[in-house]
Amino acid sequence: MTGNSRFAVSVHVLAYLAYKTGGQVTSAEIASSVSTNPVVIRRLLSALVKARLVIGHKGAGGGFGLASSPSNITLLDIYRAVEPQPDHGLDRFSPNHKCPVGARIETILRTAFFKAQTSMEAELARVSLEDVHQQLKPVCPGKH
Amino acid sequence: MTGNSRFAVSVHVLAYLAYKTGGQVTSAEIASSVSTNPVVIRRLLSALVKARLVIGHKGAGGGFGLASSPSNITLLDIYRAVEPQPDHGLDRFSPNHKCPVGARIETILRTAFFKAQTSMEAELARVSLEDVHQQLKPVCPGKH
DNA sequence: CATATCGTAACGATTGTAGTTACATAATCA
DNA sequence: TGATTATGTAACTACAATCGTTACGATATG
Repeated sequence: MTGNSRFAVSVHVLAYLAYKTGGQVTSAEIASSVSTNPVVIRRLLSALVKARLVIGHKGAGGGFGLASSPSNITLLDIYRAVEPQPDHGLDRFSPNHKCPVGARIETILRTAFFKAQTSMEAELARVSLEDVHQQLKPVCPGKH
Repeated sequence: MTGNSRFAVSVHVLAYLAYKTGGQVTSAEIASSVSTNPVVIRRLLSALVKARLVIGHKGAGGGFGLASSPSNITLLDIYRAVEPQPDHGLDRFSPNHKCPVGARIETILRTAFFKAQTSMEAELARVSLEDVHQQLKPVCPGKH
């Protein structure tokens, strides 16, 4: 399985929480919107709680809610909360250091990948959860 | 297995070809520099040939060489030649369209991912194989 | 024709993801 | 207090992708 859907699903989850402001939202309700199993949602929410983007409450009447205003949460915050460190294949890559090219290429690649990654993350940081929420609104005047 | 090392290895391969200008270079020789199996290298080279970055010759005395000058090849060219279309998990993602959030989130995500991807690719396009070659040189005055 | 080399199919081992079941833990409320 | 509701997380399975490897046909050279 290459690539995962954790980031996409997490944005969906947070967008849902932004959409359903006020009360607690259960993992089952979110799972229904995402079309998946509640455990999958709770696993992601576990990471989002650790990253302080979400607050969870156990027990009857429990559920989840945003930890801060949607305008204070960016896609980059979500990305970093749920995506493993991007390695671009570099940790699976151990060239022959006896070869001049093999000895140097790793550092060169690391630098190039870092710049590309940074550029991508800057773009994610430009979009807030509030932006996503706004794009959701026009077409969804009603409630779920 | 998440992520692949195709791009990293491919840059190494092309850097090696840039380094060994002149004659034909065999997949076995490249594999030795990368520390892998010649078939793995030939599989990548197959994609690089299709993308017109490399020219291959069969038979005795055969091998591979760059199809154009290193300054005419960017990391983005290599990236596009060997990486599958990035989906960011979106094709594994089919939310509940009966939910207002589920109905709209896909388009929103697609737009955001496209911008992030474009930004990353622009950064890759800024680096040429000649740049990589230059970074290789100072430390490697000798031959392999 | 003998040799060197590519091109590619096929297979297995490894790994990560997602879905599912199960159950302990914790909070609410009658 | 005890029933109920919900989270937290471990464990297991199914599945897909990558990589290394073997094998072998096709092709070019001399």
